[in-house]
Amino acid sequence: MELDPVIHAPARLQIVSLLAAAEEAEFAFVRDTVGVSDSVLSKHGSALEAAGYVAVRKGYVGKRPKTWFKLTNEGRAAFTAYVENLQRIVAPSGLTVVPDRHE
Amino acid sequence: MELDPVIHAPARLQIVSLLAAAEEAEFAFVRDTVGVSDSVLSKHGSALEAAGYVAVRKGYVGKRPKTWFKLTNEGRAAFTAYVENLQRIVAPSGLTVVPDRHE
DNA sequence: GAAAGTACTTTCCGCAGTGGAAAGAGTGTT
DNA sequence: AACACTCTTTCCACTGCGGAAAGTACTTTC
Repeated sequence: MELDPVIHAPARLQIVSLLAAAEEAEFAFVRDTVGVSDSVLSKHGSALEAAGYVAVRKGYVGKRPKTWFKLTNEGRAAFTAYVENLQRIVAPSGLTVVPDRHE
Repeated sequence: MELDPVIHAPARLQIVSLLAAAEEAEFAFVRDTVGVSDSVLSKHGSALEAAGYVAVRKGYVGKRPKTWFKLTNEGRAAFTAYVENLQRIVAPSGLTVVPDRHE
């Protein structure tokens, strides 16, 4: 019941969760949403890519270079497994949460 | 939306979850369940106590010294907040860490 | 066309955290 | 006296994390 350390680091957990919710996300969007510096996101992006969890796509918007991140299938599987492990750890506590009502 | 670092460390998350599920737990039981060495549990126990999250009770069973851990109210509140934060991070992906409570 | 800006990447640096082994401490047993 | 039990503390090595600053590769502005 290991908690994958690649995902467990708080910043990466947020990055991976974000990517799990979106199809693809821009570098700047992820950086600002997660609230880290350029260098930190760049490094985590590389770490996640090296782990095979995210694909990094580089392209242009007009003449400006842009980078997009996207979860790979492997990354999605790892995230799912991670969350399942979390559930197993936390579940015995009987905790429940009130879901957000998006009204 | 910070993930309390006192709880986030994998070993301590397991310890705190375990204690959230039980009234009180013995040192040896926690050590074996979580799968850490004596020294590691001792240190995490102290860390959690220093944070005000667990109460450490010492006593005897027969003539043998025993140590029990128990979540404090503060520890329970911190754990709840931690899980809610996790849920907020993970929820957009459509996965859940703990079941929803529909009130 | 030199300087400034954009969008990252890499290097540098320091610091904190983790875990196990080993040694220690207090008490009980033989 | 020697050993066992139940932790606690010290020691040590490793890793990881994060920001700042410098670097890269263009593009835009003046």
